[in-house]
Amino acid sequence: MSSTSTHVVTRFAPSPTGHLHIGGVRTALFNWAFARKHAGSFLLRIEDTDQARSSESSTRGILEDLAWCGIDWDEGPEFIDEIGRPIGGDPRSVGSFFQSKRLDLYNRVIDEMIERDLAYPAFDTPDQLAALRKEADAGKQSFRYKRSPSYDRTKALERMRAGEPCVVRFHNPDKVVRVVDEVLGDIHFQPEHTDDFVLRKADGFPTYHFAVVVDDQHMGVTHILRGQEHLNNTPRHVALQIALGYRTPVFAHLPLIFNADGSKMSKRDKDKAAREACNKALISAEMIAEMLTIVEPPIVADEVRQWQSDKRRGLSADALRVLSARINITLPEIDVEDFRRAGYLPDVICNYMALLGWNPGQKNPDGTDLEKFDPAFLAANFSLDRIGKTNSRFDRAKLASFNQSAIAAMPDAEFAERFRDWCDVYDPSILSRFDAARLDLLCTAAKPRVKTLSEVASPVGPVGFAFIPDHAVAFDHAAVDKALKKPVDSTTHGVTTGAALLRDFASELAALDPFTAEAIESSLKAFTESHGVKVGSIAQAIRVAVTGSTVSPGIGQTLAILGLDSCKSRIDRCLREVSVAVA
RNA sequence: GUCCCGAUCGUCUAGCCUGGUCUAGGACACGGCCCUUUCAAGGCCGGAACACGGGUUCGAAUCCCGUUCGGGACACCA
Repeated sequence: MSSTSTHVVTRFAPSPTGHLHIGGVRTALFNWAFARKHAGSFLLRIEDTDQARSSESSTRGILEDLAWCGIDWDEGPEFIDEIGRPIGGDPRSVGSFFQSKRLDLYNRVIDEMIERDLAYPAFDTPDQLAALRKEADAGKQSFRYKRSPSYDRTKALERMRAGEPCVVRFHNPDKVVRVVDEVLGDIHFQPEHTDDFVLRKADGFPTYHFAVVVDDQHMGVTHILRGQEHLNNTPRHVALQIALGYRTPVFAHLPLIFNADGSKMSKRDKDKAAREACNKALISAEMIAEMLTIVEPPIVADEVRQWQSDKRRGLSADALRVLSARINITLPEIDVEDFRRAGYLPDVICNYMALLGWNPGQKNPDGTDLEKFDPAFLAANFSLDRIGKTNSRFDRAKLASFNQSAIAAMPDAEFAERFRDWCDVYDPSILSRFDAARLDLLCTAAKPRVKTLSEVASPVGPVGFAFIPDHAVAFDHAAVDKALKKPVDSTTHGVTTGAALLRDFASELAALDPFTAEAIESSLKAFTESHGVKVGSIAQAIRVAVTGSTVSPGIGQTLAILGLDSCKSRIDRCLREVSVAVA
C-alpha cells in the first residue's frame, strides 16, 4: 500500500437507531486513528435507510457521543462541540452525508444497472420468499435467491414501468469472489454461495449493501474498518464493486467484543439486570409501577408484568434509570451515554477500547507492556497489522482500574473541574448544596479513592458520608462496639473507652479556628500525646461518630468536609445513642 | 443445517509472519505480606495459559493437516 499516492479516506457509518454503542466507539476510533496516522480524512455518514427505525434525535445523540469521546470527523454532518469547535463539513463536495438524501444517486445507478442487466426487478411477495426459505431449510440448504432461468426480463421491465410494486435485485454473476482482508488475510467465497440480494426495497430506499457500496465509491473511501459481523457481507460488496467498475477499498475486519460472560453486549442487558434484581428481591409489578409513576410516559402494572415475563421487552432508558436507583442496583453500561453518566473519562474509554483488538506492541521504561496512552498516541501509532483476530470480552474491572489511575494522576483542581462539569449535566443540585470551598475539599478527599466521577456523589461511595443528612447517619453496630465501647489504655486516664475520649476531644474540636484538615490533624496529635493513647483509638471513634462506619478518608479531611456544626451534631448524636445503648 | 472466521493465564494481551534467546513476558482481577489513624493508593511476593492429535524439523507456542471447541453470517435491518 503506497501512502504517497493515495489520500486515505476512512469512514464511520452508523445507523441512527439508538445511542452510540460502546462497540461502535472502537470502530469509529480505529477509523479515526487510521485517517489521522496517514494524514487522511475521516468521514461520518449516517445510514438512515431504514425509515421505520431511524430518528433525528438518535443522529444528534450519536454526534454528541462521538464528539464527547474526542473522535472528530473531517467530513460529515456539521456539529459544534462543547468547547465551540466546529466538526464536520463537506470540503470535497461529496455529501450529503445522510443516505436518505442521496436517493437520486442510488436511483441513477440502479437505472443504469437495470439497463445493463446488472440488476432486475423482482416481484416475489414476502410470503413467497418465506415459503422458499422454508423449503431450503427443509432441504438442509441455506437459502439464496437466484434469478430463475425462465425469468422474462422484458415482461418484468414492463410490469415495473407500469408501477407494479417490486424490489430491484442484483444479477450476481456466478464467480468466485476473493476478499483481501488486512486482518484476516485472503478469503475465497465460492460461486454457489452468491445470491441476488436486494438493492432497492419496495419503498424505494436502497438496502444497506447497495448504499454502502455506492457511497464508499462516491465519497472516495479507501479503507473500510468494520466489525467482523460484516465479513460475510463483503463478497456481496466486492461483487457489486466489480460489476460497477468501482475501486475495491482495503478491508480490515475487526474482532468482536462481548460481555464478560461471552454473551452479546446489548441494550437488553440493562433490562435483564433490572429484571433479575426485581425477581430476586421479590418486588411485585405493582411496587415497580408505583416507583415508575414519575416516568413519562407513566408505566402501568400490566406493562411491568409483561416486561417481567418477556425477555424481549424493554423499558425506556428513563424508566430503567429510575428503577435501578430505587432498588439500588447499577445497570451495566452499554452505550457511550451510560459510561459518561457513570463518570468515565473519554480518553480512558478510548484507551481501553483501543486495547480490545489492538496493541501498540511497545514497552514502558520499566519493562512492562505499554498499555496506557492518549488519543494522540493512538493517532501516531495505529496500524492495521497490529489488529488481533480473536474476539474479546469487555472487562469493566480493567476499564475502572484505568479510570481510577487516570483520576488519581490528575491535579486536584482539574479533578474538581471535571466533577463540576459532570454535576452540571447529571446532578446540578450538588453545586448548590456545597459551596466552592467544601466541594474542593470533597474532591480532594475523593480523588484518590474513586474509580468514576459518579462515585464522588454516591451515598455509598468513599465520601458518601457528606451526602447523608446529620440525623440520618446510621451507626454500624460492630463499628460502635469496636471503636467506642471497647476498653482503651490511656497513660493519663487509665482504662477508658473510645466514647469517653471522643467526648473529651469534641470540646477541643469546638474551639478550633480555622476548622481545616491540617488544624484538626495537629489538634488530634496533641490530644493523643497528652492522653497517652494511640492515634487510632481516637481517630476511629471520631470516624464512627461522624460517618457511622470505620472507613473514611483521613480524619482531618473527613471532619473539614463536614464542617464544625455538622461534626458537633453528629458526635453529640452518636454519644447520646451509645450511652443509651450502654445504659 | 450451509458458508466464513478464530483458538496463549479467569479477562485483555506480548511472543507467531522472519522456528532455538520462552523452565512463555505484561496488565486487570484474585491471594499473601509490608506500610498505615480506617479506607484508597503504594511496595514486595504468589497461584494462574501455549485446546487436542498427527506431521515437518536436530529443535514447534511459533510452519502444515485433522479433530474439538468458540464466534459470526445466512432479511425488502444495518
